[in-house]
Amino acid sequence: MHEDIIRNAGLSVTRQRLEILQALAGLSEPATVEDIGRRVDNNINTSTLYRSLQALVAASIVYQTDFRDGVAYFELQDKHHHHVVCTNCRRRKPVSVCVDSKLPAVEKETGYTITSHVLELFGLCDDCSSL
Amino acid sequence: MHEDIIRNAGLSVTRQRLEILQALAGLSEPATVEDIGRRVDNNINTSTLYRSLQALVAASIVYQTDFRDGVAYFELQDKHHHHVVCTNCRRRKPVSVCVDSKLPAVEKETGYTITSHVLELFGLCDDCSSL
DNA sequence: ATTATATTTGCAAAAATATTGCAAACATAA
DNA sequence: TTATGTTTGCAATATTTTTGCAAATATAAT
Repeated sequence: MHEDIIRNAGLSVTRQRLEILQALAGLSEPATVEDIGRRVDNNINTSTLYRSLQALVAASIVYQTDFRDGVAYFELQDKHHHHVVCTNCRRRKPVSVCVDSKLPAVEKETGYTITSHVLELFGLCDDCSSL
Repeated sequence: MHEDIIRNAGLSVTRQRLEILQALAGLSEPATVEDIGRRVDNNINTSTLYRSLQALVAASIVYQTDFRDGVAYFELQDKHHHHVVCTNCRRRKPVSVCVDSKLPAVEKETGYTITSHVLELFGLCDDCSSL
């Protein structure tokens, strides 16, 4: 349950954090802070959204990604997946690649304990490449 | 030469674009728009920096990445590489992983022509994980 | 339960980052 | 050289994110 997930990360369990996780659980694609604010049951202040998401990302509960459009996107870490993004029409498609299998080697190489990653691919979709 | 690279992408060759590429060529790590503005020989307006970088990224001459800190980072596509970023102290280390070998399969799977990607890993460095 | 302590929230303000319209300057092609 | 299209600088503005602080809430201790 979300409550346990938050608690186990050493964070306080608040209405706001629960609602953020619930909103993300209802989505199958990454959402912006604005999206999340709109989908949450009761209002949550923007500062709180930013601060909570930051804490949840730091705790590896929420996954944060970037589509090169100047806004941060968020998704539940559990459901996270990657995309190809058309640099012309901006349409996205989920892809099955991931880098998880390579992480143990990188941990050895660097001494870091890796908890998350960002991976997105960019190019032209079939429609836009034929223009 | 940078001039040819710009021309071959179908873009006009301007002092500003040349200077941006030259500034990036002198670096071995991704730089922010602000960094680039500071390192350029003659002044370049901020709008121009943003617009030029956008064009150069679209042309796959410049690589754009994201360290989850709310700023875009840029590097020459040729020199681009990935990192592990410590979520505690923010120290970065280059890593040798890449996803290039997986791209042909993704192109087949999605119909997209992939020209670029973002890949960064996050976790705790050895210092911060022992706290 | 109650209280003490620590953490989180909302607010308002502001900082930081990025975008826009438009005329002048510049680059390219004829 | 000239005509055409592209890019730049400027000033204004929009968007995204962060901050300090008091009140509210959550957790831990009694």
